[in-house]
Amino acid sequence: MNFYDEVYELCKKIPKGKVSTYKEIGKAMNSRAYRAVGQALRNNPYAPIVPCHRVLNSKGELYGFNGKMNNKNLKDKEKLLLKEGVKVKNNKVIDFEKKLFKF
DNA sequence: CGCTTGACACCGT
DNA sequence: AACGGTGCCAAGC
Repeated sequence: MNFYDEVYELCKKIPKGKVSTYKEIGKAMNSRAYRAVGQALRNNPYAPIVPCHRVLNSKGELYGFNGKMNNKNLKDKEKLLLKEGVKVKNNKVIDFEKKLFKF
């Protein structure tokens, strides 16, 4: 189990309708490598399996999903979030702290 | 082996 | 409140 896989496993554990943060994931694996977590998700070889769109920055914002990267799928991911019950407004999650999933 | 690069976070202006 | 510098850790080159 390398670092990346660890990240993916944790992401998969995030229940539907909940979100998490890079920091939490880092803490969950006894590390402060929240940056490396970002790299793992950015690669994301398990595209549909790993719900990388449920991982946000500490402010509860979609960082690099909808504005910076121009993947069309990412647009759908926001829709997917809404469908799961996570309200997204201007790339920010409403009631983020309430929906935050801790490991 | 060492320098650079990030889907970040924290703290000081 | 917004912005910028610094620290963090793993990967790539």
